Amino acid sequence: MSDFAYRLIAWQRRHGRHDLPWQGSHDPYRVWLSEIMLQQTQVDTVIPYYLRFLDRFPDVTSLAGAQSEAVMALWSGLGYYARARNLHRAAQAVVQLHGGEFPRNAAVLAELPGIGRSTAAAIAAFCFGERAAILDGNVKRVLCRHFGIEGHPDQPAINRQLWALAESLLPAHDCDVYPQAQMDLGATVCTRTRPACLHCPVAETCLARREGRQAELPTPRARRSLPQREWQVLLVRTPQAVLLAQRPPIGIWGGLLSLPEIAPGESASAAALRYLGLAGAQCNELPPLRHTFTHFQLNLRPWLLELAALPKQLADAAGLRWVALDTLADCGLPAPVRVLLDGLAPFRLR
DNA sequence: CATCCGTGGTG
DNA sequence: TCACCAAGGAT
Repeated sequence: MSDFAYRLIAWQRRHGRHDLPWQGSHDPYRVWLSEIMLQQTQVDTVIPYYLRFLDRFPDVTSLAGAQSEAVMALWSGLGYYARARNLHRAAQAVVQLHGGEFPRNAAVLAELPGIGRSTAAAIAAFCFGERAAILDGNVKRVLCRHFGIEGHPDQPAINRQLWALAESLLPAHDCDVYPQAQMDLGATVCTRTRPACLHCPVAETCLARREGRQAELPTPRARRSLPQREWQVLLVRTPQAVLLAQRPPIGIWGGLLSLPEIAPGESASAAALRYLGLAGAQCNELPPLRHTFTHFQLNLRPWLLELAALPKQLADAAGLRWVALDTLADCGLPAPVRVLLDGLAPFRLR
């Protein structure tokens, strides 16, 4: 009934983005990989990761057969590591349950791990022309402004309203262009701050613009102060290697390699005794690093223990592993751990 | 349904 | 320095 979608589609053809690395292909593997990487992550951040990943794993079969650690290493630094674990599992499901071919509709795509309603719709629309609604951050912002929707988009009632609205606005044709049009409009015109309303194809009917409320919509979420967490770690190294610990598969940094933790209330030397069987080890405190997550703030306090050579034995029960310094680039490490290891001065014995 | 899950850009 | 949040999904 409204020509909202067709205005966006016409705008997309002339002014949208057409040169992103994952565009120009209807290969569902490439589209899927880009959609997962782009979840909660901006285009400029994703591009180098996407190219590296595609180079290493060019198709779903190669990804399905990969080692989990290789997948995590390529994801290292992107965040939300459950995406990488689900990506790997989904690739294996595509090979084992679907004969190596991606399902060709959104409903079945959404059964794969890591693919929710919006991502399934995007893949189905881009690759197979399905008439399916997406609802990502861009679409939410555009709809809230254009239709003057009050309340934070993450509130369940608002979210339901937005999905219904998104469905009702779907075009009858060019279903593969429309999702891209929405994303491009949100990313380049209807931006969070200072939207370029003069270039907007639906400015005439936009409620927020008519009332000058672009800065008020969508309603910002209520802010709350971030909890603080202390995290002490042991940085044990020899001239050639550093001691890393595999993190459990679930929870923060799940599946990544990290540093052995010093338990709350435990001293660094006590941790060295526990992990390495070394009594009276001399540990030196390094400058703390602050790392901010969405939901808490981490105060990382590393303790350095330098050894001349690898100890004879090592308690391996906790998933501990010596990793050569020159192979750290191939490891899946949390961002602050990589910062810490990259910043270490060259080893020298005192 | 509320909470958890990363990182980097931006003002 | 700091608040805010981006191509969301799983539990």
